[in-house]
Amino acid sequence: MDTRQLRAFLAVVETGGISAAADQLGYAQSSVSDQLRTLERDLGTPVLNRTSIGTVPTEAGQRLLPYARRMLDLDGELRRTVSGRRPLLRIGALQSLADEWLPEVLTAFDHGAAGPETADVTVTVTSRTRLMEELLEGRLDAVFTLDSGPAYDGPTAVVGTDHVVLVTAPSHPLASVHPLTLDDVRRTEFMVTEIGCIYRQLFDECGRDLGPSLKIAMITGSLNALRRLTVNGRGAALLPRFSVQAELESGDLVMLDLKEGLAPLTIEARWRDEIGPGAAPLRALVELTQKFSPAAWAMA
Amino acid sequence: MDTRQLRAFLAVVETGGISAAADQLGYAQSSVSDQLRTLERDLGTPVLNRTSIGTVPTEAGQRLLPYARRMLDLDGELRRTVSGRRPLLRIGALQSLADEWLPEVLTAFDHGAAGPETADVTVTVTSRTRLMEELLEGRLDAVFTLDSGPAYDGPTAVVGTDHVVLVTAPSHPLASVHPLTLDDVRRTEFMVTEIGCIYRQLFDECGRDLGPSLKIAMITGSLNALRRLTVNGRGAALLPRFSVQAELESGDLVMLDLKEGLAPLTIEARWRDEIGPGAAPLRALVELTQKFSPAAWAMA
DNA sequence: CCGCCCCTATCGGAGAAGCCGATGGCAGGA
DNA sequence: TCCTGCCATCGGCTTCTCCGATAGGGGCGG
Repeated sequence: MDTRQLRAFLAVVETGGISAAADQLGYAQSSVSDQLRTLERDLGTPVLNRTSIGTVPTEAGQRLLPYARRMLDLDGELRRTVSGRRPLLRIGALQSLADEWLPEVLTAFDHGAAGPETADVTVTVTSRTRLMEELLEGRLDAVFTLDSGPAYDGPTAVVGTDHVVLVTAPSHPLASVHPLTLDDVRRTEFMVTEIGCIYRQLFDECGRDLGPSLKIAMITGSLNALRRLTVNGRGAALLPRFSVQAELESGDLVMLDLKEGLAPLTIEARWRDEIGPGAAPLRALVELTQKFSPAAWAMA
Repeated sequence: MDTRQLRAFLAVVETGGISAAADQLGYAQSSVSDQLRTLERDLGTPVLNRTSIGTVPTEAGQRLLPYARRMLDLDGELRRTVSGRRPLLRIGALQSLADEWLPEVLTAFDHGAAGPETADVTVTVTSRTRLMEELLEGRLDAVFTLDSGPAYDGPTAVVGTDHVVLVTAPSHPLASVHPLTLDDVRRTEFMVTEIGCIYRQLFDECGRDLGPSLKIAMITGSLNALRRLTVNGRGAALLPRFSVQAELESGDLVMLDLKEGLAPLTIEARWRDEIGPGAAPLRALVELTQKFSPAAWAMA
């Protein structure tokens, strides 16, 4: 068993063909073909179904897939550890958390706030669905998301709590209405992100609480666009408080004093519980994050 | 990176020398020397300090050690999974649990009592200290011990509860004393296992509860010896009830009706929380064990 | 229906690596 | 001092690895 063979197998599965994999890896096509033959001889079973238009993993190949990834992961971690470098933590987070909350945590972590444990950290920003996938497949060590998503039967911790706020630019008509009623809100035009986005889900859930069918004026692609449009007075938005903390402090946005129940939020950490040199710093990081709960942070 | 190299490295560390490792692996000494040179070239750093009387891992080698074991573990699990065999669960338990309790659980597990999840199971019997070591080093997937031992920050579940009982042969003088008082017990000569054994710890704890300094008449090497000696009327013993269940039922031993508090016991499961094909059957097995709590079992 | 194209397997050869037995250096103990 | 046990190195043989070239096979358009 050789990491080259596993790398070749992975490349073939990812590119969908032996020739493409050979290109990607810098081998001749025949070499990759040889490597796969060796691998299959070693395992005693074919792992790829070859066709004239490409290759598809067999059932055995699908079973091999996660192990191949794990082995290569382990190989990388091994080299890092043996050479004496700090362990690597692969963190994933939603855009908003990566923008507004993680930087402070990671800076503190880097300055030793989590104790003697240190690590190099990479941050991957993507959707919650993909975050969970990457965590399950072992390409991330920990992810930070909002609320509870689909089942994950690994370690989970609530990092902090926050809540949804209703914000507009100070110049927006709604900003000068006191006191604000639910009817005012229902007449307001909202801006939202696309369906599938976690912030859109938040909006929809709030909409159910605030009454039927809030008016949607505009659909934007990203949270950043949504925030900028709101600052420019183009409408109202329902967002997690921590994601507009900076704008609230600078006065670019105002928080409307709607007393009715706006959904509470939790920031959750999920991580792999693995034994290894990264385990201690990972736990230290998760514990540290809990000191950076947006609630605590907003008070400071 | 090649599993042969890792195997060679492990063998060298375990045997303490390259020549011995070559013997063990069936290679020539020069071949193992070559393999290590290749490994060190690949890793970019020496992993062994060679001396004229043997070999000792360098600091880098010590860091490599757990990874080498993990990689080889993973290699084995990979082959098992790819070839479509059932996953392998490596269970560890104390002698008494392996004798009196695990067999029933594993038989039920094998008969599908834990649902559709099945697995091949190996059972390793050793001391609690070693069980915990092997669990931490990834050579066991789950261990069953009595009470809580040293810290283990992985998943833990209480599998069942039991209690310590005072037993003698029916012919023993104490068996005919009714009612039994603490003074009677303190005058009795006990048989115990060696210091360090979990059953000796139980005895010592009970001794603290029952009063100062119970009389120790004989120290035996194993739980089985202790039990046989007790059956033969050589003295009294304090033991977990489940470990003498069979003798109590057959009448070879009698349980003395001491009303005072004899320490309650818990059987605990600790396991590795890893993602993989063995995870589901492992959880199923742990859940199944909880249905085989000795308390429930004794009632049946 | 035929040729074309893209895919993969196979072949032969050159180079590298693996393995072995033999040899030599080194250190500790009799 | 010699002897013994350890490891590294060397030369050889074998095996593996990789490559370029070639061959086979199935879709697809003409």
